Amino acid sequence: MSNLYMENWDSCTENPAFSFDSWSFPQEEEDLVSFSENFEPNPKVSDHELNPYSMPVLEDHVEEPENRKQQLSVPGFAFSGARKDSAKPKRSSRKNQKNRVVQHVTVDGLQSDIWAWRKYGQKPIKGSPHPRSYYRCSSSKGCLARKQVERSCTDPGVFIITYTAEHSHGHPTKRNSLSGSTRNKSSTVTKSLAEINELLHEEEETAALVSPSNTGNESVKQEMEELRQMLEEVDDQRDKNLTHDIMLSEESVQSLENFEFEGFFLDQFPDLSQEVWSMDESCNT
DNA sequence: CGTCTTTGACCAGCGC
DNA sequence: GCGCTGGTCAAAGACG
Repeated sequence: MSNLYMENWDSCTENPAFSFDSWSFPQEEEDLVSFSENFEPNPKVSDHELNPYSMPVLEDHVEEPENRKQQLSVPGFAFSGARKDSAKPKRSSRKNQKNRVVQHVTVDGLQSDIWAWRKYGQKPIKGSPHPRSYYRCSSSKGCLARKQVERSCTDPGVFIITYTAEHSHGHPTKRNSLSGSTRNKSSTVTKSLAEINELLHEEEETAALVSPSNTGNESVKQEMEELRQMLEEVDDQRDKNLTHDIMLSEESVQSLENFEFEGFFLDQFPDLSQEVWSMDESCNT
Protein backbone atom coordinates (compact mmCIF):
# COMPACT_ATOMS: atom_id res chain seq x y z
CA MET A 1 0.00 0.00 0.00
CA SER A 2 2.62 2.45 0.98
CA ASN A 3 5.89 3.11 -0.66
CA LEU A 4 8.52 4.15 1.83
CA TYR A 5 11.94 5.34 0.92
CA MET A 6 14.60 7.83 1.83
CA GLU A 7 14.78 10.99 -0.14
CA ASN A 8 18.19 12.50 -0.64
CA TRP A 9 16.67 15.79 -1.76
CA ASP A 10 17.77 15.75 -5.38
CA SER A 11 17.51 12.10 -6.16
CA CYS A 12 14.87 9.93 -4.59
CA THR A 13 16.12 6.44 -3.97
CA GLU A 14 13.19 4.12 -3.86
CA ASN A 15 14.67 1.75 -1.36
CA PRO A 16 12.41 0.51 1.41
CA ALA A 17 15.25 -1.21 3.21
CA PHE A 18 17.75 1.09 4.77
CA SER A 19 19.75 1.67 7.87
CA PHE A 20 19.06 4.78 9.80
CA ASP A 21 20.94 5.80 12.91
CA SER A 22 18.43 6.44 15.67
CA TRP A 23 16.34 8.81 13.62
CA SER A 24 18.81 11.61 14.24
CA PHE A 25 19.54 14.29 11.75
CA PRO A 26 22.91 15.90 11.16
CA GLN A 27 23.28 19.52 12.06
CA GLU A 28 26.76 20.36 10.88
CA GLU A 29 27.60 20.23 7.20
CA GLU A 30 30.50 17.80 7.70
CA ASP A 31 28.22 15.66 9.74
CA LEU A 32 25.66 15.75 7.01
CA VAL A 33 28.20 14.52 4.47
CA SER A 34 29.27 11.59 6.58
CA PHE A 35 25.66 10.93 7.40
CA SER A 36 24.78 10.69 3.73
CA GLU A 37 27.87 8.68 2.87
CA ASN A 38 27.15 6.19 5.61
CA PHE A 39 23.63 5.82 4.45
CA GLU A 40 23.44 2.29 3.19
CA PRO A 41 20.67 -0.16 2.53
CA ASN A 42 20.10 -2.53 5.40
CA PRO A 43 19.45 -6.01 4.07
CA LYS A 44 18.10 -7.09 7.43
CA VAL A 45 15.11 -4.88 7.09
CA SER A 46 12.48 -5.95 4.65
CA ASP A 47 9.58 -3.92 3.38
CA HIS A 48 6.96 -5.50 5.59
CA GLU A 49 9.00 -4.85 8.68
CA LEU A 50 8.66 -1.13 8.28
CA ASN A 51 5.96 0.52 10.31
CA PRO A 52 3.31 1.45 7.77
CA TYR A 53 1.82 4.06 10.03
CA SER A 54 4.72 6.35 10.65
CA MET A 55 8.40 6.03 11.26
CA PRO A 56 10.11 2.88 10.11
CA VAL A 57 10.73 0.27 12.72
CA LEU A 58 14.21 -1.03 12.31
CA GLU A 59 15.42 -4.38 13.43
CA ASP A 60 18.89 -3.08 14.11
CA HIS A 61 19.08 -0.12 16.38
CA VAL A 62 22.52 1.37 15.85
CA GLU A 63 23.62 3.36 18.85
CA GLU A 64 24.71 6.88 18.09
CA PRO A 65 28.33 7.74 18.94
CA GLU A 66 28.42 10.00 21.98
CA ASN A 67 30.04 12.94 20.22
CA ARG A 68 27.51 12.87 17.43
CA LYS A 69 24.65 12.71 19.89
CA GLN A 70 25.88 15.92 21.42
CA GLN A 71 25.98 17.61 18.07
CA LEU A 72 22.47 16.51 17.38
CA SER A 73 21.00 17.61 20.66
CA VAL A 74 18.58 20.01 18.99
CA PRO A 75 18.01 18.59 15.52
CA GLY A 76 16.83 21.09 12.98
CA PHE A 77 17.57 24.15 15.03
CA ALA A 78 20.61 26.27 15.68
CA PHE A 79 20.58 29.06 18.22
CA SER A 80 21.61 32.41 16.92
CA GLY A 81 21.17 36.07 17.66
CA ALA A 82 20.39 36.85 14.06
CA ARG A 83 16.72 37.32 14.69
CA LYS A 84 15.12 40.38 16.13
CA ASP A 85 14.01 38.40 19.16
CA SER A 86 17.39 36.88 19.77
CA ALA A 87 16.20 34.40 22.37
CA LYS A 88 14.38 32.38 19.75
CA PRO A 89 16.06 29.59 17.85
CA LYS A 90 17.07 30.25 14.30
CA ARG A 91 15.03 28.38 11.72
CA SER A 92 16.52 25.22 10.41
CA SER A 93 18.19 25.43 7.09
CA ARG A 94 17.00 23.43 4.14
CA LYS A 95 20.45 21.85 3.97
CA ASN A 96 19.85 20.24 7.31
CA GLN A 97 16.79 18.47 6.06
CA LYS A 98 18.36 16.71 3.15
CA ASN A 99 17.65 13.32 4.60
CA ARG A 100 14.00 12.75 5.06
CA VAL A 101 11.66 9.84 4.81
CA VAL A 102 9.06 9.95 2.11
CA GLN A 103 6.00 7.77 2.13
CA HIS A 104 3.44 7.41 -0.61
CA VAL A 105 0.07 6.51 0.84
CA THR A 106 -3.56 6.42 -0.12
CA VAL A 107 -6.29 8.16 1.85
CA ASP A 108 -6.55 5.07 4.03
CA GLY A 109 -2.88 5.24 4.82
CA LEU A 110 -3.27 8.90 5.68
CA GLN A 111 -6.00 8.17 8.18
CA SER A 112 -4.15 5.30 9.77
CA ASP A 113 -1.34 7.47 11.08
CA ILE A 114 -1.27 6.74 14.81
CA TRP A 115 0.62 9.89 15.79
CA ALA A 116 -1.14 13.10 16.69
CA TRP A 117 -0.18 15.94 14.37
CA ARG A 118 -0.88 19.63 14.53
CA LYS A 119 -0.96 21.63 11.36
CA TYR A 120 1.22 24.73 11.45
CA GLY A 121 1.34 25.82 7.86
CA GLN A 122 0.28 25.36 4.29
CA LYS A 123 2.01 26.56 1.16
CA PRO A 124 1.32 26.34 -2.52
CA ILE A 125 4.21 24.53 -4.15
CA LYS A 126 5.58 25.62 -7.47
CA GLY A 127 4.83 23.07 -10.17
CA SER A 128 2.17 21.36 -8.14
CA PRO A 129 -1.54 22.15 -8.34
CA HIS A 130 -1.95 21.03 -4.73
CA PRO A 131 -0.69 22.91 -1.68
CA ARG A 132 1.64 21.27 0.81
CA SER A 133 0.56 21.07 4.43
CA TYR A 134 3.01 21.18 7.30
CA TYR A 135 2.41 19.29 10.52
CA ARG A 136 4.33 18.96 13.76
CA CYS A 137 3.88 16.24 16.33
CA SER A 138 1.44 17.24 19.03
CA SER A 139 1.71 13.97 20.91
CA SER A 140 4.43 15.24 23.16
CA LYS A 141 5.54 18.71 24.10
CA GLY A 142 8.92 19.42 22.63
CA CYS A 143 8.76 16.67 20.06
CA LEU A 144 10.53 17.85 16.94
CA ALA A 145 8.96 15.40 14.54
CA ARG A 146 7.55 17.05 11.43
CA LYS A 147 5.47 15.83 8.59
CA GLN A 148 4.57 17.33 5.23
CA VAL A 149 1.55 16.14 3.33
CA GLU A 150 1.15 16.81 -0.35
CA ARG A 151 -1.22 15.35 -2.88
CA SER A 152 0.54 13.67 -5.75
CA CYS A 153 0.20 15.66 -8.96
CA THR A 154 0.30 12.49 -11.04
CA ASP A 155 -2.17 10.51 -8.95
CA PRO A 156 -4.58 12.65 -6.90
CA GLY A 157 -5.55 9.59 -4.90
CA VAL A 158 -2.04 9.30 -3.56
CA PHE A 159 -0.58 11.51 -0.85
CA ILE A 160 3.12 12.12 -0.45
CA ILE A 161 4.05 12.25 3.21
CA THR A 162 7.48 13.50 4.12
CA TYR A 163 8.71 12.91 7.66
CA THR A 164 11.55 14.96 9.12
CA ALA A 165 13.21 14.83 12.53
CA GLU A 166 12.40 12.22 15.09
CA HIS A 167 9.81 11.68 17.77
CA SER A 168 11.24 12.38 21.20
CA HIS A 169 8.83 9.94 22.79
CA GLY A 170 8.25 6.26 22.45
CA HIS A 171 4.53 6.11 21.96
CA PRO A 172 2.02 8.35 20.23
CA THR A 173 0.62 9.93 23.38
CA LYS A 174 -2.48 11.53 21.94
CA ARG A 175 -2.64 14.88 23.62
CA ASN A 176 -5.18 16.37 21.31
CA SER A 177 -8.46 16.83 23.09
CA LEU A 178 -11.85 17.31 21.55
CA SER A 179 -11.14 20.99 21.20
CA GLY A 180 -10.34 22.42 17.83
CA SER A 181 -12.10 22.47 14.56
CA THR A 182 -11.36 19.93 11.91
CA ARG A 183 -9.13 17.39 13.58
CA ASN A 184 -9.98 13.72 13.66
CA LYS A 185 -12.92 13.39 15.94
CA SER A 186 -12.80 10.78 18.65
CA SER A 187 -16.52 10.50 18.10
CA THR A 188 -15.67 7.70 15.72
CA VAL A 189 -14.72 5.66 18.75
CA THR A 190 -17.74 6.82 20.69
CA LYS A 191 -19.92 5.84 17.81
CA SER A 192 -18.20 2.50 17.62
CA LEU A 193 -19.02 1.82 21.25
CA ALA A 194 -22.67 2.46 20.55
CA GLU A 195 -22.45 0.21 17.53
CA ILE A 196 -20.84 -2.50 19.61
CA ASN A 197 -23.72 -2.33 22.04
CA GLU A 198 -26.21 -2.46 19.22
CA LEU A 199 -24.42 -5.38 17.65
CA LEU A 200 -24.40 -7.20 20.95
CA HIS A 201 -28.15 -6.83 21.05
CA GLU A 202 -28.49 -8.02 17.46
CA GLU A 203 -26.22 -10.97 18.10
CA GLU A 204 -28.31 -11.93 21.10
CA GLU A 205 -31.44 -11.93 18.98
CA THR A 206 -29.72 -13.78 16.15
CA ALA A 207 -28.45 -16.42 18.53
CA ALA A 208 -31.94 -16.90 19.88
CA LEU A 209 -33.40 -17.23 16.38
CA VAL A 210 -30.77 -19.57 14.98
CA SER A 211 -30.54 -21.74 18.02
CA PRO A 212 -33.29 -21.17 20.55
CA SER A 213 -31.57 -23.52 22.92
CA ASN A 214 -28.74 -21.00 23.19
CA THR A 215 -31.02 -18.57 24.95
CA GLY A 216 -30.72 -20.75 27.98
CA ASN A 217 -26.95 -20.84 27.75
CA GLU A 218 -25.95 -19.15 30.98
CA SER A 219 -22.29 -18.80 30.06
CA VAL A 220 -23.14 -16.84 26.91
CA LYS A 221 -25.55 -14.64 28.82
CA GLN A 222 -23.01 -14.02 31.51
CA GLU A 223 -20.32 -13.17 28.97
CA MET A 224 -22.59 -10.69 27.26
CA GLU A 225 -23.49 -9.11 30.55
CA GLU A 226 -19.83 -8.71 31.43
CA LEU A 227 -19.20 -7.11 28.07
CA ARG A 228 -22.03 -4.66 28.63
CA GLN A 229 -20.68 -3.70 32.01
CA MET A 230 -17.27 -3.24 30.51
CA LEU A 231 -18.63 -0.92 27.85
CA GLU A 232 -20.56 1.06 30.44
CA GLU A 233 -17.40 1.50 32.48
CA VAL A 234 -15.58 2.72 29.43
CA ASP A 235 -18.38 5.19 28.74
CA ASP A 236 -18.28 6.37 32.36
CA GLN A 237 -14.59 7.00 32.17
CA ARG A 238 -15.03 8.99 29.02
CA ASP A 239 -17.71 11.08 30.64
CA LYS A 240 -15.40 11.74 33.56
CA ASN A 241 -12.94 13.14 31.04
CA LEU A 242 -10.21 10.74 32.01
CA THR A 243 -9.54 10.47 28.33
CA HIS A 244 -11.30 11.41 25.14
CA ASP A 245 -9.29 9.48 22.67
CA ILE A 246 -8.58 6.14 24.23
CA MET A 247 -11.63 4.21 25.22
CA LEU A 248 -10.68 0.59 25.48
CA SER A 249 -8.13 -0.95 27.79
CA GLU A 250 -6.01 -3.83 26.69
CA GLU A 251 -8.00 -6.09 28.95
CA SER A 252 -11.24 -4.90 27.43
CA VAL A 253 -10.14 -5.58 23.90
CA GLN A 254 -8.72 -8.93 24.92
CA SER A 255 -12.11 -9.85 26.32
CA LEU A 256 -13.78 -8.66 23.16
CA GLU A 257 -11.37 -10.65 21.03
CA ASN A 258 -12.25 -13.75 23.04
CA PHE A 259 -15.93 -13.07 22.80
CA GLU A 260 -18.17 -16.06 22.05
CA PHE A 261 -19.42 -14.72 18.70
CA GLU A 262 -15.91 -15.02 17.46
CA GLY A 263 -14.42 -12.47 15.20
CA PHE A 264 -17.40 -10.21 14.88
CA PHE A 265 -15.84 -7.49 16.96
CA LEU A 266 -12.56 -7.41 15.11
CA ASP A 267 -14.32 -7.81 11.79
CA GLN A 268 -16.59 -4.92 12.51
CA PHE A 269 -14.11 -2.66 14.26
CA PRO A 270 -10.58 -3.38 13.10
CA ASP A 271 -9.61 0.21 13.86
CA LEU A 272 -10.32 -0.18 17.55
CA SER A 273 -7.50 -2.63 17.97
CA GLN A 274 -5.16 0.25 17.17
CA GLU A 275 -6.54 2.27 20.02
CA VAL A 276 -5.51 -0.34 22.51
CA TRP A 277 -2.14 0.84 23.62
CA SER A 278 -3.92 2.62 25.68
CA MET A 279 -5.88 3.86 28.58
CA ASP A 280 -3.05 3.18 31.02
CA GLU A 281 -0.72 5.63 29.34
CA SER A 282 -3.48 8.15 28.97
CA CYS A 283 -4.36 7.94 32.65
CA ASN A 284 -0.75 8.21 33.73
CA THR A 285 -0.23 11.50 31.96
C1' DC B 1 -10.11 26.96 28.58
C1' DG B 2 -7.01 24.22 25.89
C1' DT B 3 -5.99 22.81 21.48
C1' DC B 4 -6.69 23.04 16.98
C1' DT B 5 -6.70 25.22 11.85
C1' DT B 6 -6.04 29.09 8.94
C1' DT B 7 -3.22 32.39 6.84
C1' DG B 8 -0.22 36.35 6.09
C1' DA B 9 4.34 37.58 7.43
C1' DC B 10 8.90 36.48 8.13
C1' DC B 11 13.31 34.19 7.39
C1' DA B 12 17.05 31.55 5.14
C1' DG B 13 18.92 29.07 1.17
C1' DC B 14 19.73 29.19 -3.52
C1' DG B 15 20.39 30.68 -8.34
C1' DC B 16 21.29 34.39 -11.34
C1' DG C 1 22.34 42.20 -4.26
C1' DC C 2 17.93 40.68 -5.66
C1' DG C 3 14.10 37.79 -6.32
C1' DC C 4 12.16 33.29 -5.90
C1' DT C 5 10.98 29.49 -3.10
C1' DG C 6 10.20 26.51 0.82
C1' DG C 7 9.71 26.18 5.77
C1' DT C 8 8.20 28.23 10.05
C1' DC C 9 6.08 31.64 13.16
C1' DA C 10 2.37 33.63 15.42
C1' DA C 11 -2.05 36.02 15.74
C1' DA C 12 -6.82 35.29 15.14
C1' DG C 13 -10.62 32.64 15.33
C1' DA C 14 -13.11 28.03 15.72
C1' DC C 15 -14.51 24.27 18.39
C1' DG C 16 -16.34 21.26 22.22
